[in-house]
Amino acid sequence: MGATLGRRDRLRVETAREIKAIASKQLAAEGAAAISLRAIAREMGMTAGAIYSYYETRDALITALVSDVYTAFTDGQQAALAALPAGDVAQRIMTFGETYRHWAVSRPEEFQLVYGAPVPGYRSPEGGAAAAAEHRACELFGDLVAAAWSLAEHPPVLQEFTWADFGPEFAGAFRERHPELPAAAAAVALRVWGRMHGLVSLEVYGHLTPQSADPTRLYRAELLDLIVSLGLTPPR
Amino acid sequence: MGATLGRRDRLRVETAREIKAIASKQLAAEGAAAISLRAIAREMGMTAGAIYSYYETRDALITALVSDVYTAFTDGQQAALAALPAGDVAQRIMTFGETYRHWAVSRPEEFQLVYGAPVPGYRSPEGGAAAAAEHRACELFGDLVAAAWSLAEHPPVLQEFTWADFGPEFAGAFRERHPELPAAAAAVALRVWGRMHGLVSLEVYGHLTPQSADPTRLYRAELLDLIVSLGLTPPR
DNA sequence: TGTACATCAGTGAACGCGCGTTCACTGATGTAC
DNA sequence: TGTACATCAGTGAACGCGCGTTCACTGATGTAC
Repeated sequence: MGATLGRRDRLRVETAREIKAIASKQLAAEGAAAISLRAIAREMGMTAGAIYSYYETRDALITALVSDVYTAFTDGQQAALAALPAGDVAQRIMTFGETYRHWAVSRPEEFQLVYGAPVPGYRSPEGGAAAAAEHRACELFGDLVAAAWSLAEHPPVLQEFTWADFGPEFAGAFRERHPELPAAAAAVALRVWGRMHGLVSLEVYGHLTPQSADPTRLYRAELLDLIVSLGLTPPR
Repeated sequence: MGATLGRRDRLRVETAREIKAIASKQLAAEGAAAISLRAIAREMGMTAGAIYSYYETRDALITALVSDVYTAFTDGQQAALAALPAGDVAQRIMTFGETYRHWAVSRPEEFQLVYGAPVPGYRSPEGGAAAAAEHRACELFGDLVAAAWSLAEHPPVLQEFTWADFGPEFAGAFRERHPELPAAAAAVALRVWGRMHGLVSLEVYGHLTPQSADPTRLYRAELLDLIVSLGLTPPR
């Protein structure tokens, strides 16, 4: 590792990156369904077949793209949160939500690639870089909700949860990271994710625009209500 | 109207219906992207060109399908609500949510057709039957939230709303139907829609299954919390 | 009831398009002596 | 520094696929007298 790459190897890496960059441009311009090896090759002035020395298959390229999108998203979230005091959990949740929406609205095709219908004919592989990148995003979010849970008073329980209500992998990861929290906290984490996702998903797919003239304000109201229902004091 | 149709006309109507039914079957089996005029014709033992005496274009067929999906969804909701006492608003909201999820989970392709990415290359027309069907679903839901608003005590306002925050068409329809309600109630309606949509959307697109072993229970918890935050007493 | 005509559902072939993937090959770039 | 060889990125052509849409036509079904 860290071995200096020869000229050839550097070009190889560079070309692979360029292929992915053009795919990403196509994604942004026309949506995931429009990503095509032939179109990429055309734009690069190459033959379609040449792509196959860089990516084994079209699906492999898309998987790489998904992984990148997750990573960029999580990096953005981390940067946004880093600017805030660690103790102000309400503000951090607010910011997380607003960053989530901003990302989705400004890059709807990326959002759809990751959270929407997969590309026609595309099956996402188990494990691998994409799964790892998703896991990292999930952890960041879990930490946030866990912090909220630890701070807040909890309302009377309306629905019981045990660890058996969750997938073993998720439950394991969550418990290892937050050993002091009960299963109900995991349920809250997933629910909060759902709440942040709902309006954003409607908006991205065009179901909010005719109704709401100011989705930012609407979403802010939802986040404030969410924070209150977590037992926290809303910021400002 | 009501004129008896000749044999030919009845066959025409029947064939048009069959085309749509096969399209619907393809939708359910392979997703919206797989709906193809040629495949439909093949299955009917017809030539691809023959479809064009029934639907002007592939998009017209899909529009008809969207309209049908909305109508079936709303009919199902109305039937489910009709079985409940009109006064038990909390229970009605609960049922609406559970019917929403059940529909989405049991017919994910229909859900995606309507609430997800449109078919590649498909542009939904303004107005028309599909828009009317969507409007009807929206009204049913609006009535429910309006009833909840009228019954409940409201928490301190964290975010102000005026009618200018909404699209003129939506605001107009909502105010005409519920003249006594403020703009904040319209905001709540959209937010509640978002809340019902969030977890369901995650689940349909496969982002909940690895984490939650029991999405029904999780969703129920979300609905109970939603009802509480509307200021209503949860059922049971 | 029978004939002449009009309607029109469905045919079959074509147009032009784009796609992913494979494979024998060329020719420039690198390496070893 | 110069020659002989190996590597390997990229070519070009093909395979086989499916799609939406158009159009001149056939032949059965209906209608009018």
